[in-house]
Amino acid sequence: MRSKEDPRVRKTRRLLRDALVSLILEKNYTSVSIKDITARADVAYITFFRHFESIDHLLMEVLDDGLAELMQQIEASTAQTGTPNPEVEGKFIFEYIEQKSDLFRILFKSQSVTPLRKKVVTSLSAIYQKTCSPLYNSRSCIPVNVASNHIATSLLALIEWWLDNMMSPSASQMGKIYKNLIIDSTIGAVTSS
Amino acid sequence: MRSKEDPRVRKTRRLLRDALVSLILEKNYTSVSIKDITARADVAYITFFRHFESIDHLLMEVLDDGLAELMQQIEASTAQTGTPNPEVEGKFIFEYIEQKSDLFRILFKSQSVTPLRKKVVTSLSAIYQKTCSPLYNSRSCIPVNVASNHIATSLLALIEWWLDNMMSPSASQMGKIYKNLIIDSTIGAVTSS
DNA sequence: GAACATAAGTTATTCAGTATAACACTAAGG
DNA sequence: CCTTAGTGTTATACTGAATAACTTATGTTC
Repeated sequence: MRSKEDPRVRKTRRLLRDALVSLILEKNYTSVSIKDITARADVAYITFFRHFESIDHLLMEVLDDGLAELMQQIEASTAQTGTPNPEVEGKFIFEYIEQKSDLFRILFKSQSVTPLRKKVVTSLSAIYQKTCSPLYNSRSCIPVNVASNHIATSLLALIEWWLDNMMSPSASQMGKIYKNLIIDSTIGAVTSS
Repeated sequence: MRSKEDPRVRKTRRLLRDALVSLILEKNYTSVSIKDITARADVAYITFFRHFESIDHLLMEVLDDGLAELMQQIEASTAQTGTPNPEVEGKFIFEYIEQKSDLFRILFKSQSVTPLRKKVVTSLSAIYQKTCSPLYNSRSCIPVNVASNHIATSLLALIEWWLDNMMSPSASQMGKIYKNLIIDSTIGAVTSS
């Protein structure tokens, strides 16, 4: 029924996506050209333009699909009443990242060039806003959106650090760090001050 | 004595720097070309290459000079015994940013394309490592470099949020947020857990 | 399975930006 | 003043982005 049903289209898009992923993992995102991608995908140059506006758009599709699952998982675990167990939640997050580490390396390698990082921050921030809002104290000098933005950016920074550090502390250790350094300390700052 | 002493060189470099700054402020960093820069600077195209390898290198020079002062200021105030007054320190930081907001807008607009953000994070992280190390508790599950990285990235994220929010809470308010949300909560997490 | 529709391949062309070379011009400093 | 070094002018090569016209291949439908 859908336009995407054509198997030729699905095949071509998959080839282009896979080609971009493998290219980013082996060199700078900025130095990947459309010609590189189509050559790697074994597809005609012009075919790229029949499917995507730009490399950024192709990348966006790759990451949107890949991150959607993680977002859902974070949202599901934080949506429960008042952040039930941030440590376990954090463990799951880092285990998920461990599984799909390639995808996240790509995110940080290219986070760079696109408005993509801001997009991810906005999505994450919206999720954590639900965690922060009920705890909000009207005397607090910290606005809710500052707190949720802080959690979102800190989580991304922690993930990036972990990947750069070859995922050295275990996922469950990172879960503890996530709980203590990001969640609990932010909640503490919002409720107390 | 130095090679830079030639007034013609100093003038040309200054013209190129100013041109880049004004161009980034009025359009996307990525869409600024060398031709744009030399046209704005009223300088021959080839002259650019006689001074800089690339636009990134030119930008690096602009930001290095501009951020050096802030770094010194942060370092000076954190170097005192055990973070004497983070709130005042934070106020100074945000007042400084207010003064040179153009420079910081450029940093975040282009943070993007270059390995520049990582460089700034590394510098800041090294400064805050001195604050964190003495407080470090051997039972803590949070490594010192994770804590200092957390402070550095959180500060940058907070600055970026502030600029995006048109510098709406005052610099002194931001100083309080900096103290409560970033410094105190990180110290709390490192010493307690 | 023949006819049609649509995707993909081929080839050529235009355009913008990077990068360099050769040579003429002009300002700085001994 | 005269050498040195920086700058301007012009020309050129190269790469990647983007599009057009046309042909070939592959699904879908009757």
